[in-house]
Amino acid sequence: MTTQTAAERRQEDKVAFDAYMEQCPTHDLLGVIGNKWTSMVLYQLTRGPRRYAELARALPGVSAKMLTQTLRSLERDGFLARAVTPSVPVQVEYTLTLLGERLVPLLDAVQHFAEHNIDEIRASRDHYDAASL
Amino acid sequence: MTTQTAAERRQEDKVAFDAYMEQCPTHDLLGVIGNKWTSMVLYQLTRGPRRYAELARALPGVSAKMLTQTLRSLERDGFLARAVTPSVPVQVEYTLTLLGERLVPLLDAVQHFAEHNIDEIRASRDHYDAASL
DNA sequence: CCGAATCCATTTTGATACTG
DNA sequence: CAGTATCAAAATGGATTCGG
Repeated sequence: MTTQTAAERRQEDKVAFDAYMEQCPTHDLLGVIGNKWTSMVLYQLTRGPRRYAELARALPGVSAKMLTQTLRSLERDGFLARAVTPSVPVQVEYTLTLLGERLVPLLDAVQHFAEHNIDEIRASRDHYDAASL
Repeated sequence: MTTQTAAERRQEDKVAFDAYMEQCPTHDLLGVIGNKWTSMVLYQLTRGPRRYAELARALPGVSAKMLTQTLRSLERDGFLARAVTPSVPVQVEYTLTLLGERLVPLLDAVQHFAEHNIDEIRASRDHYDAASL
């Protein structure tokens, strides 16, 4: 055990680093808000509580499956709350929690940066793509 | 053409919304920084220029393919610059551009939020998972 | 040293049909 | 209305091999 090859040591480093990354809060959060529909759903909820069908109408691109999955994930993380009214038919309303409200300014900051720098980014992409002909 | 079914209208809405999302700067940026290795590479570069092998050593979990892919993508977007010194063997150094430097405070904000709220998020997850037994 | 190219596994996303 | 179930497709990530 005291003798290990360089390959073995690298393998151990990799495993250790993977473990570190999985418990890294920043990486965790980026994984959440980086999902395709998360920011869209959150944005809708900043404008007030929404029912399932309202969200589906506001986001015509999302399938029922992905909408449900996104909502469940955000509920699990504590960003929104799900309230069921047992009428017929049932009503389900989604609302931002306090934690969800605290996330909004951060998403605003992302939006602000994006809108102020997208032209430069797109110009860079065009330049890069043009150079590789 | 003046007559269309509800299904046809929904399909058009979906296509239009997809197009809108693809050109949405915020969604674009989230797609970039949400990638698995982007934030890690960027973080390394905030501490100064780094060579390819230095990055690979600092990030033991990344494969050569993904490191190259991440670097190329960030270069294309204009967040970092790639400088080749034609020695033997060649040296390649990656440095943050001004645009890249401007992105750093935003990533710091993400990190700040993540570290201050991760306990609450994890508690919510534990509670959610415990409830679904 | 710094990759490119290829092939394969995993994850994510979506279309469709069905249910209380 | 508010989902679930199933299947298929697409994007992403990674291991391996090879080259200037």
